[in-house]
Amino acid sequence: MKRVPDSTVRRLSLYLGFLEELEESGEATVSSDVLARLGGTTSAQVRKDLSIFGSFGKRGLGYFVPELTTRLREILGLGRDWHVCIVGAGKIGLALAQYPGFREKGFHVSALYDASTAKVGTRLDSIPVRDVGRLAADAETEHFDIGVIAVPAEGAQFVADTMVAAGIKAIMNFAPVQIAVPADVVTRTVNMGLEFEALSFALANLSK
Amino acid sequence: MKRVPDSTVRRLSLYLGFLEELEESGEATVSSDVLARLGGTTSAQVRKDLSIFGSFGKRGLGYFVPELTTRLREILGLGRDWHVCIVGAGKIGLALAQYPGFREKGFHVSALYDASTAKVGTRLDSIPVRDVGRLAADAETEHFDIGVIAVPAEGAQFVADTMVAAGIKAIMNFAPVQIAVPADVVTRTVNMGLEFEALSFALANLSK
DNA sequence: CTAACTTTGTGAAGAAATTCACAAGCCCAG
DNA sequence: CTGGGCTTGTGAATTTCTTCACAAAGTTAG
Repeated sequence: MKRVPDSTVRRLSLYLGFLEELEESGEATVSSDVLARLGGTTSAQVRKDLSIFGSFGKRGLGYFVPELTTRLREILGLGRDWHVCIVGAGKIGLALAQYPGFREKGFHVSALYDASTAKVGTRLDSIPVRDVGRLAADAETEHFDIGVIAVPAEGAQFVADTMVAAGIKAIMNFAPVQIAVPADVVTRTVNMGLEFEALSFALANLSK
Repeated sequence: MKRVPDSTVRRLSLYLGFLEELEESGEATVSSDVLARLGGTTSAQVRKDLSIFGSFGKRGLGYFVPELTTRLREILGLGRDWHVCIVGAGKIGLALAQYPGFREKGFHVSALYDASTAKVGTRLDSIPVRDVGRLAADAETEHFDIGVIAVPAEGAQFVADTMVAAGIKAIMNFAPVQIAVPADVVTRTVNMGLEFEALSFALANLSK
């Protein structure tokens, strides 16, 4: 398939969000122009984004909301449940595990891992907290699609290596460091520090 | 000044992180090639990124670590303290207010705001929790550089409007919705759902 | 001091993403 | 059934970002 720009994937997610709202409010169709306004982009951009995957609209009318919603879910791989394991039962790890919107989207947290003996053995909303050393062994019986790294910077690469060894192909990294993985493993790093520094930059250069 | 791509700002933040580590480990100089390797980019990219702001290197040698560190901090506006107010004393708001790395970078949380009467009046590590209705009035006496939106989707636009009315020019939005603001206000939205959906997309299209 | 080597800074080339602009298709009113 | 009005889908133009490639400048060894 044609290469899909990362920016397009982000926008498709956005569009999907709007479509779900539109569906809720009973709209039957929506035009690229309306989606563009909601998403802060242009109608041509919306159409180009969608055209990568096919032509879903009807000229003179727009897109059928339920149909496009379904198609976008398919495209984004949201039709199914993804099994997620989280390493690091600290603030971020626990918040993620408990966040209801997360499960609603099909991301099912099947286990939490931590290195602290105090936390291991406890449970959080029926999710067991296990020793991180068991991750590789557990992965043999339980399948994990996505691994979340929610440990401090120092431990991130080690956790990533463990996940890779356990056969996990997609990693979401919340530690503020780059992690190295083989080419067939996808990673995304969410680094809040970077976001704030971008704001700082914007503020420092407002008038220039 | 020449327009600075968003991607460049992100990379500068990354480089700064590496430089801080290099400084700690006592490296005197660093080449664009080393920075590129650490940041997963190319040496030409590193040099282009820096060249927007001037020429800081020495041919045949590279960049002096302490000097480049200082320059990047200046460029990113990290030489000073930014006053931050957070609206929403829920999980995200509290986590952010307590995160030590945040203050170390110069982001000083001066107040938390919430709508719940149960939370208003309490304190968190000496940070007062106040009623959100007071934000505009407080902004007259206290100066806020950055406003953080850490409320559910429904309340986000209202909070943004309040912040804009209070004269805040930079907003970090953690609510999973787009917010509309005047052109002279900078916003960044951190939407974890989008990140996970991007992983989902990658997984669903791995072999294609 | 010289020659071989390293590394920057930057125009020019190339690639990628966005925007333009319009033919083609579909709806709807009369 | 016809004509005016919308809206899509998409090549082409444009803009933006990245990579190439090399002269210029500095370093280091002998």
